[in-house]
Amino acid sequence: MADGERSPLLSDLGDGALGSGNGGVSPGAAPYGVPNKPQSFPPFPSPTQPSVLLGEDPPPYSPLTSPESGSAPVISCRVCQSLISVEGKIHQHVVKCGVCNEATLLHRSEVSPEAKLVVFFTLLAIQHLHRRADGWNVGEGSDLPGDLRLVGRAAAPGSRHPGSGFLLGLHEAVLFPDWAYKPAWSPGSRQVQLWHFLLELLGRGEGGAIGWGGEWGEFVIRDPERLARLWGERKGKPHMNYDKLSRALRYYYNKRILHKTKGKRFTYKFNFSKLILVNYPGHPAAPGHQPIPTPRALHGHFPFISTPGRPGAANLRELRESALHVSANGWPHKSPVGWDLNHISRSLFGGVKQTETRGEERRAGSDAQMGERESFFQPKNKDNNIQKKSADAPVKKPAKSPLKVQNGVQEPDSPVKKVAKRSRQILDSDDDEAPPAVKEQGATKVQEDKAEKKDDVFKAVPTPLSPPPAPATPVTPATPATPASSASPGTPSTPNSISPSGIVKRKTARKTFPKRKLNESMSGSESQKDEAEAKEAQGQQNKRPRVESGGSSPGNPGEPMEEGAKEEAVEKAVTEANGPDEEVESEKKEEGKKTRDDDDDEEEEQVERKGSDEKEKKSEGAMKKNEAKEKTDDEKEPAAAAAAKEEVVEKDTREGEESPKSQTARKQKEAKEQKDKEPPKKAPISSFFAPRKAVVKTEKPEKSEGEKKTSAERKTSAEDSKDTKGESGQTDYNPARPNYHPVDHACWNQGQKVPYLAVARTFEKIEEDSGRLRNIETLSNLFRSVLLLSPGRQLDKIKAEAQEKGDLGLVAESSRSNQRMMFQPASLTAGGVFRKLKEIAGMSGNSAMNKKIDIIKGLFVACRFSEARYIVRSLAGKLRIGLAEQSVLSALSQAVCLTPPGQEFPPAVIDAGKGMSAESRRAWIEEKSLILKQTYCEMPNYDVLIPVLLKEGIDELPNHCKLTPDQLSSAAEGDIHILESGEVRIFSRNQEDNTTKYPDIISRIPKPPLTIKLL
DNA sequence: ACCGGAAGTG
DNA sequence: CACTTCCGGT
Repeated sequence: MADGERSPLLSDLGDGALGSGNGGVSPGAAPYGVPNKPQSFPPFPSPTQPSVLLGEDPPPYSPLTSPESGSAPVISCRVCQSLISVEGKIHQHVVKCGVCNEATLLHRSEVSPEAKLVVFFTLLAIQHLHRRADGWNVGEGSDLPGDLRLVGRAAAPGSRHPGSGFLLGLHEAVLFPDWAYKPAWSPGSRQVQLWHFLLELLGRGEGGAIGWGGEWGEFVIRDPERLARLWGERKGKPHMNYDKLSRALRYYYNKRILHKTKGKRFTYKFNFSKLILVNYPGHPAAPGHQPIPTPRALHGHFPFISTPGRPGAANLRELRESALHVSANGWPHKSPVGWDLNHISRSLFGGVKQTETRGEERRAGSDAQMGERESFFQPKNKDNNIQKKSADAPVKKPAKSPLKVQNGVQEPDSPVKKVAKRSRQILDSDDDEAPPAVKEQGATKVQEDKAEKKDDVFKAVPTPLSPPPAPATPVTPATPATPASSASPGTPSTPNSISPSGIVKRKTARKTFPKRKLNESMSGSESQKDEAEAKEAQGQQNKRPRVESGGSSPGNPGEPMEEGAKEEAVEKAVTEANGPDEEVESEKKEEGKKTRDDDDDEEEEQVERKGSDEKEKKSEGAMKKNEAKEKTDDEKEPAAAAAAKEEVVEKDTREGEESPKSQTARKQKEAKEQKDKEPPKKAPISSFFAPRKAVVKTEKPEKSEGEKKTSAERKTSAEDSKDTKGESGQTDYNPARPNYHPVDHACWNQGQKVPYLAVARTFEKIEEDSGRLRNIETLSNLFRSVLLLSPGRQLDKIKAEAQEKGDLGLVAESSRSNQRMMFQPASLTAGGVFRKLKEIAGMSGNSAMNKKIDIIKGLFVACRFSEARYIVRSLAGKLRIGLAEQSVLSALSQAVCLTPPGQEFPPAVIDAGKGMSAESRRAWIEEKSLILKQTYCEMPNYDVLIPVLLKEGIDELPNHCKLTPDQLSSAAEGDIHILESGEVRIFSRNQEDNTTKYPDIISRIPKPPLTIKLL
């Protein structure tokens, strides 16, 4: 079978081209003269995996029969070679041969031919990039999946098999197994996929119809009609034409398999990293490991080029490892949203890692990996930044060639579209990074122009970034450059071609950046100082360099990217995550546009721009201010962050001059601070910010101070302060404080939306404290604030959030209500988060996963502090804050009791239980909460419950929320346990003790010990 | 050209 | 699902 074919071919290769095999590239040696880590270059002859060796190539159990099928339905017996169907057994490690009863390993079959092909092509691409003068081989010893072989300049194209030569544009040809070219797909197997077909043609050097372009993975359709014809033939679609084919190609955009090369007609570009990840099912599961749940589950980004060391083999190995990883700890959990977190984590943590950092969820362990990924992504981010910049500044230069950039920017009209595009861009960026060298100079320039602004904006934007993770990836800058440069020769004509200059630029950029990063990571004061110094050194133009660096970071592993990413992230977050919430809109409104409604979930680009511009201005203004006032301050990052920092510094060092506002604010804040800190706050704060982080210093002072300030500002100047709504102040929010005042102690103003951070903070508090009663109190405090400050239907959202189940569906239609707030912080609001979550939950279809990821990304990116943690948990369906439904109900009822809903704003009743004694108060609350709980049992739907609760009051609840038999069945499902003692307990499905809620049931329970399944 | 929505197909 | 078909829009 295939073996027969393959074997000869392979052996040929091995003998001939591969003869040198490993020898071609000495394992330890750095092929490019680049000092790389030995590890990156895996020892070729891997003792542990002899199966990889050439000779063994046709492993008995490798996917045979149908190379074209995704997962081989059949394998041949290791012993007797007879075919064994593995249908439905792919998760097994072995299958038993029906003929000889021998067991045959199944593992390798997990790697589909397509996957191999993709791997192969990826390697080619890598080779293309990293090619050396003398070429190098990835031979038998390499970590290729068994029968894969990559040979540098092997036999001439078409030597043995017509289609076995792969022209890279230079003189090198590569041979690979025939299955890669499978001309016709077996009947029963899956249909050919377009990208595969294209690859096939490309590999074959299909005369004229299609050919590789200059850039990495880029190809040009030279004869669209012919290509269409061929495709149509293959697919049995006689009416195929380029229009349709191109539509199919366009569908690949969302999958990130392809991109359009802008400006070049009929030119597209493969994203091999995506391809590989999507199609590489994973490493043969280690014994004991469960196979990846979803065969095609590996979305994510694989840092091919990020590795400083040897490209091919090392990367491949990495890839495998990563794949393995996934399969190994692949979380089987399915989130309520209907997808498993693997996807998210992979795509998100790769690209949005910064978010995580920011979110303070960083773990030491993941850092290393992250770092790599980060570097990988850097280039992309850049792109994004660029894009954004261009977007931000509607004005000028169209990004020269940034493919995607333009995509995103182009259409200013339909809001929806824009959003989609945007998200896509972002995503793309992640993916695109793969071709690291690709950055355009034009783009860089643009960046330069706008980078500054962006920076400002970015900083101005609310979220003070937590110090970036250690420069895990700032590794050897030289490495990337080398490959890139080498690669460039192949792509001279293309405008986008990886110009060496681009690389250079990056390099420089890096230089600048590292400092920054370091600084950031360093403790606040120190970092600030450093930064200041750096800036000073650079003079006022420092911005420029900075920009440049930021823009041209591809080569550099992490920093620029991070920055860029952050910026981008922030922006995106702001726009995307919040946009829907109208936060951005609110800004707009400020300017006079009042027509906007919540309908505009999808913010318009204009809005975005506007917002960003505004921010920019603001930030700039702030910056200037700072500079003028204090030199120390100037060093800081521009914008809001700067402001925050400034304050910090001031506080720390001196009480300098500040803007009147800030002064007052600060003072008040200080006063407040003291107050707050005295009892419980201080300790908590530290814990909040860095509950599990290593880097606390910077964050703490910065954030806390900044926040405080802002909050103070807010409070003092309350309504009037539209501009800087101190989002950072929210970090301060402490719903657990004693004597919580729902208005004064809230972190948002009346009429504003509930910032998600408040929710997150509440969760945080609750998580910190194990005391149930205290937790209930805390949660109820949040509710009270919501009740008073943010009428509408936000409460249920929060409530739903608080639910252990995290059932997003509960929130349902709730988010569509009044959104009349004028000024909102550009940060996540509870409503916004919920809307997003809901969106995710309700999403389905073609590119649903991608869209979901987009959304999550947006969310994450906008996350501040602990927000990310809870968003993740919400996604996962488990908040794990030690607060279950019952407690939520208690808190809700308590909140409603203490702070009756439906009051005018200056609320008359803030604490209805004020006069009561602690005892009676508690009894009273408990009584009420029982009502709620009981009602909830009958009507476990917050969408129904909450409105009634708000409207009619808790006492009326039972009268308005009747249960129907239908509901009963679903609502009250549970177990009744009768203990031997005769005690009866009733448990809900969640194993919560609902005993008290069913006195009637209990009274009817007979004696015998048993467990009855209730309806 | 190119984009992307909507609906249909096997 | 992975397109195919059609199409309105830029």
